[in-house]
Amino acid sequence: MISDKKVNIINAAIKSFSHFGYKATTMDQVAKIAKVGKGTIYTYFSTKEELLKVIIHKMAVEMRKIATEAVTTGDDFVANFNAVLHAVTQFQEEHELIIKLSQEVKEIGTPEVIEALQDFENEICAFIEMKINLAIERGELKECNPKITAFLMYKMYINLVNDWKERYDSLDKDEIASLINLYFIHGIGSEE
Amino acid sequence: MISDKKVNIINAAIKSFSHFGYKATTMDQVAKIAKVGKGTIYTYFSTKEELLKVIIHKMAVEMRKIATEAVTTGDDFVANFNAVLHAVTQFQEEHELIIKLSQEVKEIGTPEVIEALQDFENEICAFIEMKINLAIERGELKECNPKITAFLMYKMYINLVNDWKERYDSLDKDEIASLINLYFIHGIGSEE
DNA sequence: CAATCGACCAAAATACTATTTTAGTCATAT
DNA sequence: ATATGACTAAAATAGTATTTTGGTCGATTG
Repeated sequence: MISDKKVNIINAAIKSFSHFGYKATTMDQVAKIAKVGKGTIYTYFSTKEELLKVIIHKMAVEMRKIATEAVTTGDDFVANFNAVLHAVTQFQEEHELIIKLSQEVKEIGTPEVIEALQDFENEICAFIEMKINLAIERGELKECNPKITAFLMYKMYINLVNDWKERYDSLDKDEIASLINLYFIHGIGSEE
Repeated sequence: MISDKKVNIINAAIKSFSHFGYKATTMDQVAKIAKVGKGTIYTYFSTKEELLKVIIHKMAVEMRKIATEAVTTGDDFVANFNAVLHAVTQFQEEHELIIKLSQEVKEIGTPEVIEALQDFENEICAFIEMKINLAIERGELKECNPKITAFLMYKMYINLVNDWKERYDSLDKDEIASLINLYFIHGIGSEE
């Protein structure tokens, strides 16, 4: 059974990281929000960095869970791909933390945060890669390098969610899903 | 006729920016490489930033020229798309400057460089957008939002050239061209 | 006299120091 | 046995002195 205090600490840290970023969050702050003594945090997490990594990892696990649940056995890759995209784009709060941390990386380049987000990317890409491999075996996708494909899918998602909105208006969830579907699965070459 | 000295200054600046980056390049340095007095630079360019912008703009113009020349009238979008990609990926020296400046943005975020690279991206994307529009009119591409499509094509290229190599081995020019062709034009959904 | 130059200057960047903040510890309290 | 918060060493920040550098302009030259 997971300690009540540990859960409080994690939630407090998520709240503070999302709000102020990693660097600007102090352990005193986290202790205060979690309503525990600062020392207590260190009985569960050895460093501030570990606290961040645990949170990011939990987030990746949860995304994987959400994605896995969105998959309908029997449906093909494309249908499931859209279902997963739709499910994943729902989780606004999870996204807030990731977006805040991404901003921090861009603005001040905190090394611990760079590493944590890299881990997150790797976990997500590994999951996509696995699904792509299965789909290729089943003949639902063309032969292609699964690692590169997973990487580009993830990046296209990020490009659409984070980078496009900096230039023009931000796109809504369904638009993003349908764009990835158009470009990635079907391609824009006219069929003959 | 363009002054000899102006050309020297531009070439000196390209060399120094590529080698040391924008911030670490001093105007004394540029003057020395160009073998002109520092004051002379200011008869051609009002500020260091303008010097950078002129160089970046020239580069965008040259890329557009290269791309335009690679296009064979009569060939369809896909064939020309590959020809352009191939031609563009040849220009190693031009790329070195852009890559160095991109690194500088990631590492120290020099505002003038952020802006200059943004301008470059906009010019390149505007060109791609125009070509996409033509191709859609001719029925060589499916209906799609040309601005988003151009943006994503450019980004995928950057993802492959810059970001992939940070994680794994860097890809060679032909690989990159064929990957973009695969994902973008054909898609990886299995044809039925 | 038109173009070039480089010593010069104000402003910005950097190095250095003093001060404050904070991650992490540990003796004490519950 | 656990939790705590005062404590400390190290890191971050603020403040200051020094150096560097973008940009000017009067002197120079062809």
